[in-house]
Amino acid sequence: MILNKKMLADIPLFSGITEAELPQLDGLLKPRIRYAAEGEFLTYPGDIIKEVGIILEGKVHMISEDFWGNQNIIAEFTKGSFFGEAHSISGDPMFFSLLSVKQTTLLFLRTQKILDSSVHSDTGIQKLRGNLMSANIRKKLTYMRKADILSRRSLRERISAFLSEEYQKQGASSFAIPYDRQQMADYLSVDRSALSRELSKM
Amino acid sequence: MILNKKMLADIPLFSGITEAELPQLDGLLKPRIRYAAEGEFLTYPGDIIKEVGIILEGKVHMISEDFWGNQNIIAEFTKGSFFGEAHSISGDPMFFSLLSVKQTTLLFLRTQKILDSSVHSDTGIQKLRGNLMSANIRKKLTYMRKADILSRRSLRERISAFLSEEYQKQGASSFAIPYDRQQMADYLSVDRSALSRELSKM
DNA sequence: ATAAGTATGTGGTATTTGCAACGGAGGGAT
DNA sequence: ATCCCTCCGTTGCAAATACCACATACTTAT
Repeated sequence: MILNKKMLADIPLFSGITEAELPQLDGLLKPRIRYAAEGEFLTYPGDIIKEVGIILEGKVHMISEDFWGNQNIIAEFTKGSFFGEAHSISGDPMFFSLLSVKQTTLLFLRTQKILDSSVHSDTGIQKLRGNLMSANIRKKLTYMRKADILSRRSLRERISAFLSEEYQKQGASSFAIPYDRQQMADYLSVDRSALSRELSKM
Repeated sequence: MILNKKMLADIPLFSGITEAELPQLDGLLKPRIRYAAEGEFLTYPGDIIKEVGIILEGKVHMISEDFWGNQNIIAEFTKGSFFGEAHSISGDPMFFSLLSVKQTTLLFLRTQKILDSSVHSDTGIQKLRGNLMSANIRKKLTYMRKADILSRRSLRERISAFLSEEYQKQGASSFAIPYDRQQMADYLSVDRSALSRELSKM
């Protein structure tokens, strides 16, 4: 058996799951550990995967690349976060690469039994499903917000949509922007200096 | 009891659920029917909702609006699709409005028990969870793709990222673009004529 | 204290893109 | 055939913004 309480202590996907439930999960999920070196690609576009990857240590970037070689970092995963659940469950081919940008330790779990509603005798898998579902919902909201902001055509509109949503999220009349200028420019997909100029005009 | 087989026949969220399972679901989900007129808002930004809405008939737009009144249609829902599951489950305040753009009939279901893993004696709710999860995963992928494409800075990059992903999705060496020019321009959030110009240059 | 590094604003310029207007091709309807 | 409508490409122009270079303030390391 691979799964153990110590390894999973800081993994939100396993929160609420007791030690006693681990052996059953181990049988259903066929866990395996993988080590990846810095600069190593875990998957390539077009791959079809059957497992979700959980980061035990290190850092992985989700990168998409077009015909011309332009790269775009879609997401960054660090300890405790996971990736690939959507593609492994849906069976769709990946449209991005996964690149280890540090020495990384990963735990892979088969997703086949996770969605299978005929497996319901085990409460461990119930909790795992619930955790996966809430995590997935949060991720969906994140991408939805981002797509909404990026679909604004002008910089000023992007900024005000961004501030609007930040305001909604924080609920306070005064709120803080959690990014520095460069990060905010990256998030809005605009040039840093153009952002700076527009902000001073506003 | 409100739920019945006939009403739910074309609703993917209820696929695989038998008539015998409906009474239990009815008890857990507290279903209610609502009719909305054309132009009627179902929710406003900042609202906190507790139900998922399923469209039995009609059409609803998800609209976000910034300080300046610029509107953006994030998504369109028609018969059989549903909305609000993410916000009702996560408890986050909405950052968009939901507007009925036709005479619409809706079925609302409380989401509280759907995520609650202590409810597991009923196989109906298991199937519903599974259906909700796969639908959510698809939606997440959709928004992820869109965010990836829109984060490209130039029109040419957006087009090639779009074609790249369309190519991956369809897997064939020749593939069709499922939109007309105007729809493609809307999806890429660019001007139609600019898209046309760039395509002929390419 | 000095030096090096990082974050931010500003200015100039070239490029890109939005916007508006127009024309042609094709498809129905009468 | 004629009219009407939609879709699509084209063009000219103005506005927005990416790109590059540089200045300033602030932080950190030595």
